[in-house]
Amino acid sequence: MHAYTLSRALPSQSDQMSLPAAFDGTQPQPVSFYPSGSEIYAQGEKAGALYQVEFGAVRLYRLLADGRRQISAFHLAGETFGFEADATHHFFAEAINATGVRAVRPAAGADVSRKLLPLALKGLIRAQEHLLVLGRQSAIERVAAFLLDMAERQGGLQPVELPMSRMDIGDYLGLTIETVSRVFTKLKDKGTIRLLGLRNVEIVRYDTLRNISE
Amino acid sequence: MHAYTLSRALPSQSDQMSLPAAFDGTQPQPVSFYPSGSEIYAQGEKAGALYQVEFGAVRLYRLLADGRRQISAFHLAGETFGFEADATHHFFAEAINATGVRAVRPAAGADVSRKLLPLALKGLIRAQEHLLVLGRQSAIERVAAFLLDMAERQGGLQPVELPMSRMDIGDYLGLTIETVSRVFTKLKDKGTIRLLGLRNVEIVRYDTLRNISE
DNA sequence: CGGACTGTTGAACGTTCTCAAAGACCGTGG
DNA sequence: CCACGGTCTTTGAGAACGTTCAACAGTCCG
Repeated sequence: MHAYTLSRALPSQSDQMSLPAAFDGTQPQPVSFYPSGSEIYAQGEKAGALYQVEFGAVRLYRLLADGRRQISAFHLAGETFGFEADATHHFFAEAINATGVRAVRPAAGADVSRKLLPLALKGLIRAQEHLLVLGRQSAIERVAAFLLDMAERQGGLQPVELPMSRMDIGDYLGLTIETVSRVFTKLKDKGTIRLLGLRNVEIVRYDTLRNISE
Repeated sequence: MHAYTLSRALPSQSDQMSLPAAFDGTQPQPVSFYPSGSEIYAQGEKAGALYQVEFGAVRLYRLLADGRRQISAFHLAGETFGFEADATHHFFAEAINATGVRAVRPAAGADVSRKLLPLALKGLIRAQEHLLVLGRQSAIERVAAFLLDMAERQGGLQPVELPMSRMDIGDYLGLTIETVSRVFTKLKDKGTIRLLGLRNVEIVRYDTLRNISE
């Protein structure tokens, strides 16, 4: 059981960068920089914009009253987050590392739903698949599924980079940091993965990992 | 650990019923009847239509290779399900009881995304909130949250009707039927709820239940 | 080089699962 | 209407998995 103190850092804007906007019919926005651990938005805040990760990584999470945390999703470079069912944010969003985020504010009158729907549906499928992991899989199955997911999202490049801490992984997989650490060690000892650094993993045997994650 | 055999029943159509269609720009469809336990669609099938529950209840779920099941959502009368990110169903849908379902097939060229987006977003929020339950809550907290959710979806009317079996509840909450049963008994013994029948629960103390579910 | 934070490892505990058996409920047919 | 059979639910006892608590090790930055 653990509690979190939320640090709020005002993002700095760097108009230097000008990557293409995600949506047609949107007003171009500069990239905001968020230092490691800083809050992008909080639960209960007024929503309105979407956010596209330019570099770095973001965690979305909810808290229980006693401080237990569930990370519902990580978002890496290129991914979009921040859609809500109503005008309020239902989750916290924080930068995991030094992160650049571009706000995507739909132009008034633009048909945003046509662009937004595929993203929302993809998020829905992803969340529902994660339900299966949290509801029905063992610790080692969860970690294996997580590693495969991270590898896939990085295009299968080795080594796989884990931008987040063990605590983030635990709070995403519904495990404690100790259990996550033990499973990593076990997979390492079995020769399934190699730990190149705390946040760099080489997957030696993909098939073994796939079998573990079912 | 348990496996499921899927029974496929051809739905019978009753054109008698003609409740209003959910969406503008859709072709009106008759209500299809699905007997208890019958399959509405299967994982891997080609998707295309949406479904609105007219009466009865539906479960959406995924299976692991060894038969473990995770129900990602229940859908009661009036609710809509069946949206997918691509042209394929990623889940199974089954009638829990005798259930009437109306297919909602968008007319060609209709702007379905504008109508669909709110539903998808609501489903996303619901799934992500369920992640918190599965990832971070104890058995009694899960059951309490489930009962409150069912009560709310039925307008707070007493007694709360549970259309599904203990196994369905377990597979939704990531618990075994034995644990679900034990928690029900515990809540009954504490006087928080009253079990009027196997599938009828009276919530005696809402506040206690809310405190339990955090 | 030092200090704080993050991660790893160990031992004991607790919650939930598994296996087993008895009890309650329901639909069917007599 | 009641008896029967099958299914679902409840209850119990023991085992397993993951957590908790604690100490140590490693890593990152100053």
